[in-house]
Amino acid sequence: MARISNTKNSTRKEVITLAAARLFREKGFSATGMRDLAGDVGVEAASLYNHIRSKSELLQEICFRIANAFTAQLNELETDQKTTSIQKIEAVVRFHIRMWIDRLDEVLVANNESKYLEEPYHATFMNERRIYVRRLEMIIEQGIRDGQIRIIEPYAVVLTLLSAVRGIEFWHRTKKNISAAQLEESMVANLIGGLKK
Amino acid sequence: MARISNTKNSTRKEVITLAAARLFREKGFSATGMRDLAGDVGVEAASLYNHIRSKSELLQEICFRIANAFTAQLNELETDQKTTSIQKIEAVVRFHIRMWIDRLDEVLVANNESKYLEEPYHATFMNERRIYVRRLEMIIEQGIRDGQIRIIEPYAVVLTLLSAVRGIEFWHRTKKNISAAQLEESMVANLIGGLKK
DNA sequence: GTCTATATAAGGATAGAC
DNA sequence: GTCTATCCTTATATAGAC
Repeated sequence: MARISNTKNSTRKEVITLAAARLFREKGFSATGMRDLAGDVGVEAASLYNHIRSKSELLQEICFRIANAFTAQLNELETDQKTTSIQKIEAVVRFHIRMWIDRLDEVLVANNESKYLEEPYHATFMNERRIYVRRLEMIIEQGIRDGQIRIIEPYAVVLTLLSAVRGIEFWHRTKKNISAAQLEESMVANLIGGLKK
Repeated sequence: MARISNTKNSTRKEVITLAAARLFREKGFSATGMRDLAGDVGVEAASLYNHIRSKSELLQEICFRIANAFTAQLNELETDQKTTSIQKIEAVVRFHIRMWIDRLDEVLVANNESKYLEEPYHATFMNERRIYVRRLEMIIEQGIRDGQIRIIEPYAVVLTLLSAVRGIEFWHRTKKNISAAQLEESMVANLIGGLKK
């Protein structure tokens, strides 16, 4: 099970961006100061501006990098004509789980702090999210038509699946009790197979 | 299906607290100014301090009111010895769904902004959450022992169930397409019964 | 590319008149 | 209980020396 990691080189800007992701996650975008960030990176606040344009730019970088990762995986998945709807949904859920496990800081920022994006970035981000949800809905609809998925509201299913994996945020604090693999299998079992024996 | 509403009288402080919940939800705790809040309530910022002690106190009020609501429901549920584990879990999930539908502002603040609680309130809040999760785990464990629930990691199940309902946040923006009742039934069906036909 | 110093704005909260 | 005026701190970002 390959860990999903950042493919970018460790440029100065990249170091700053990942430090920002961590701080934005822990303290929130608004409560994170450029002095906090500079301290973590090891420079004075003013020096940051030789590498980035603004605090907002860092948020944009983080949010769209994550949005693109999810969209790219879905694109790749949909080129495969042989998988069934259930298999596609399961693949999407597993990808989300791994992203929440491997890239928690960035994923949480994209989820919780994207509201601080300036226009037009915020509108673009929300629109991309809407389209992504719609594409997943269509996979569910296809599965219902094929008789593979029970008759259920596709929109509600997508909301449920995408939100369910957010529980991983809390798992990160108590990793010892259960492994990443166990977590993934249990979540998939619950979401695809239900609880009843 | 009774709507879950606030039982408190509409005192001045209550009006301020609910306005704060809405602002904290929309803009985040840190980005919400006392001048914003005062504007929504219809007074000057300084006047707020005749009713509240601080901005932090408002956050405490919101977070613990919600925590208490969830704990109270679970207490009530556990006094009933006749219900099965599956029925108890379903009742908890339905209660969460209705809280997310009926009291979105407060529930979102308790989820996303509780990290801004000052000590010792933050520690207390997190501890109460931990205990609540543990109590739900025990219901799952009982269901597994009874052969009613499939063999699955109880902790992962609880994280999944509690997070899944957070999708309701997005439903609030597009209510028209699907009713609250439909949403509730689809979510319960997915979480308890799974997706496969 | 990093620093010190600073401009400019906004934050929470208080004092004291009415 | 509400107001105006203000204290004090902190915020993002820039200017200009090195």
